[in-house]
Amino acid sequence: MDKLYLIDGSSIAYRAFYALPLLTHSSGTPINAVYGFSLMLLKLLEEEKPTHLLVAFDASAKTFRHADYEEYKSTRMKTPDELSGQFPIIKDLLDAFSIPYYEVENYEADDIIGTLSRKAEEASLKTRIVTGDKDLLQLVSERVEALLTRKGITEMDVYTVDAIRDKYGLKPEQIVDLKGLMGDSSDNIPGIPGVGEKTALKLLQQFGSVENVLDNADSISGKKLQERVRDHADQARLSKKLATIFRDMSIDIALADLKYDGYDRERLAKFFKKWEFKTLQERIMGDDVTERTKAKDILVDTIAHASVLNEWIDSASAPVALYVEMEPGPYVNADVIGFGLSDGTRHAYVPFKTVKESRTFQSWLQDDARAKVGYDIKKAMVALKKYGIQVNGFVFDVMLASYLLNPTESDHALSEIAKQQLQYPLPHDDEVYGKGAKRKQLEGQELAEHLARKTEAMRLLHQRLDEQLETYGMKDLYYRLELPLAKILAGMEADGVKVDRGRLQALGKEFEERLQKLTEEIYSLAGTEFNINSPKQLGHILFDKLNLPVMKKTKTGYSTSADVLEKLEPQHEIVGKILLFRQIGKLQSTYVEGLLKMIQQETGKIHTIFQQTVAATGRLSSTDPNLQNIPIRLEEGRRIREVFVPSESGWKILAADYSQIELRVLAHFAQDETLLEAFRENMDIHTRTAMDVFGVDKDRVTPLMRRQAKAVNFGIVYGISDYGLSQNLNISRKEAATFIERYFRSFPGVKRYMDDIVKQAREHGYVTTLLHRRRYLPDINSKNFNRRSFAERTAMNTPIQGTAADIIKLAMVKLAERLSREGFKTRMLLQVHDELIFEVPPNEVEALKAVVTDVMENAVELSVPLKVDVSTGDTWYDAK
DNA sequence: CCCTTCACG
DNA sequence: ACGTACGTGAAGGGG
Repeated sequence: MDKLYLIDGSSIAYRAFYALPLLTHSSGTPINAVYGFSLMLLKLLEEEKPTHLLVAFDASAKTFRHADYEEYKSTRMKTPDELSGQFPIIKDLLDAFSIPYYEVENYEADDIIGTLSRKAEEASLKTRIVTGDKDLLQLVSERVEALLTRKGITEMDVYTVDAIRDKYGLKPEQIVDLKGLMGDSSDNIPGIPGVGEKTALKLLQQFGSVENVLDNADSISGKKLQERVRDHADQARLSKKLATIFRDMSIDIALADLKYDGYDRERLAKFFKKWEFKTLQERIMGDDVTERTKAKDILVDTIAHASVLNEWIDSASAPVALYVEMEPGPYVNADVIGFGLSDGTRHAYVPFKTVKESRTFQSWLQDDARAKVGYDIKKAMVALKKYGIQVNGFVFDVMLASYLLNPTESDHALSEIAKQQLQYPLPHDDEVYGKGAKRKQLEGQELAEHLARKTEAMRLLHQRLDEQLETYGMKDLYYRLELPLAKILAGMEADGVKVDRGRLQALGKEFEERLQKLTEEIYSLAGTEFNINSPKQLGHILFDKLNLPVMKKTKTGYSTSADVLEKLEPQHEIVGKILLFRQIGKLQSTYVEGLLKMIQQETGKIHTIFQQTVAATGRLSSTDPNLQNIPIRLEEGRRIREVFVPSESGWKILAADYSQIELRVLAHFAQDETLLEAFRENMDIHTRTAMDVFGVDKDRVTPLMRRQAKAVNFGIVYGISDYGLSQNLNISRKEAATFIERYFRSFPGVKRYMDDIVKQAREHGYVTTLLHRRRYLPDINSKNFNRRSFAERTAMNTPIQGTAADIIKLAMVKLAERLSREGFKTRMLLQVHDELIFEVPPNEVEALKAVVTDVMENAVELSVPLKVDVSTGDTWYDAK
């Protein structure tokens, strides 16, 4: 919508001059009116956003009005020198703003404004007049409004037809009649002596105009007043004429000439600098300014004003690349510094301050229909949640795409992806920021340019990586699994898990006492004090001092690992104590102390980070802290789980885990009759394996046989080797080989599958999962036995582990959708590879059990059923 | 910064 | 003969 602003330059200059103290430039030149004028213009541009603009000035002391009335304005004091000297500077200011100004010999600014506003009305253009002079209210109409300075220079009131009626009870065109009757001492317009505002308004209420008042002088109440009106009839007519703005000048200006396209920041800043308007200079050029700099071949604007940002985002072409810059480290509480934006043609850096000021931008962020391309969108979403900002509409995450295309790559730094995919010269963050202690946050121009190149690269990568996902048949996996999952994980990370700090501290105290006692006992048995945590010192004590037999060595010396110590346990009392010290020490340092450090002070919660681009098989991992390896196998450690509690009183913890998901996946892939049957009949799989491997009836399976069968099953999933199995079961390699041979004789389908998958890997160079996740195995044809063997085991393991990961991820996406659709208050808290942990209000427990079981068991359809076990409790420990 | 150890699936 | 179980992350020691 076009809006014309006509500024009464002379009036505003006077206003500014008298409203502000007489500020001077260091040379002594008075500059206050220029300063006030500048303030008014900046505010006007920011708040009103004129599309067309003109400043009108009075041209000279003499005007056509003097021909009618020589005394016009004659009582007015001469313009003070301090002000008149500022007019040329104000015109320089307007030049710096690129705002046109206009003055015409013999006419006043009012007449120019009157003429142009009439033209604008005829062209149906909305007009606002900016002035300090009430006379101009006569120009107000349906399409013309006036902004009248109220106090100071930047506060203005809007006068519409309605506002004028409310205030004076007059139509705008009656303002001249008012002046005709009451006069105007400042312009030396006489009016009718003895008639002031009150009387004039009363007369106009009754008669409507000067002419009518004069014609009906007889009907005026009050003898004296009648007389005055009659005596000064001509003077009243003249006064009205003088007050009437001339709206029909021949002016050689088309409205199109008044189109305003904004100012050149540098030019205006130069002007402000020259006149020492430091704050104004900073306001437009300092850190809160749109500053254009150049990063290599691209230009980047630093947007510091919400209004500029609003326009930018309103006119952006989708999708917009969005990079959220924040402080390093675990990001749940990281401060956001700013945003990099790119829509393909324009690049912008937006300090977070500006983001917070712009509601338009925030609703853009929230709008699912406004497409955004991100890099590590989970991180961005979690970091912004802290500020109550929700981001929707991410249609692509460069990091996630890179991970799917190359899951074995450990580093998905944007610079690396850009370099490999595009040969795009983007410096690595470590290069730009420095590493570790040397790291420093970039600021200003440097940061803006770095982000501009990032967002530029992101947009280019969006195109390219999307094509590759298509080529490899991974679009569904990407758009329907990983991308939606990122948002779900963001929610889980942001929600966090409540921890009972007191309980954890109590456990810590208990462990501390036990460690103290064990330490003393160990020192006493060793006959000396040493660092039990140092494998080197411990090895020295055990193998040199106590002369225990050396079972295994490491690159650096004696091995003191648990499996070695377990074998030595009967030989010396100290060994058992060391094993226990290790066990308790691990609980103390990693779990008690480690977790305490991660509890957020205010909320008592822990917010892990789920790594979605780390595990080569497609699994998630968990860091800061790792909540996927909380102890369970030994009772002492398991008690750590007591400290994980619901975040709302009365709620429960619910755990749902897949039963034997990897072996079920194996049964599906291998199509082995025996295995398929075992799962279809819902048998205890390890017992069943023992029956087949050892050739005995169910009743004859001993606990040892079941334990060994279980180890064989694990071995199968890992890509079995006799050596590995022998180590695990502490048996000879030959015995292990016999187990494996018997297993494959019992499950020939599994044998065939393992041979096939390795063969496939050799032929294609990669293996895939159920949902087409892909892992390359470059070493599969290596001449190096080690590397080749490793690749072969990976070929056997990855489709199984990866498919299990696909399944639970898909279940998470489907679950989140269903819980939200059905209005559950339940929150998904954690994923631990084959199980999901929730906190749930008591009244939802039963319904959740049903929904979770349904969704998890039916996430995909395999040749065997998927089975889920659900349990609940007041803590994670109790949900067993 | 690497190594060893150990927690989980 | 080779010399390893698959996938992770954190802590502590020591150079």
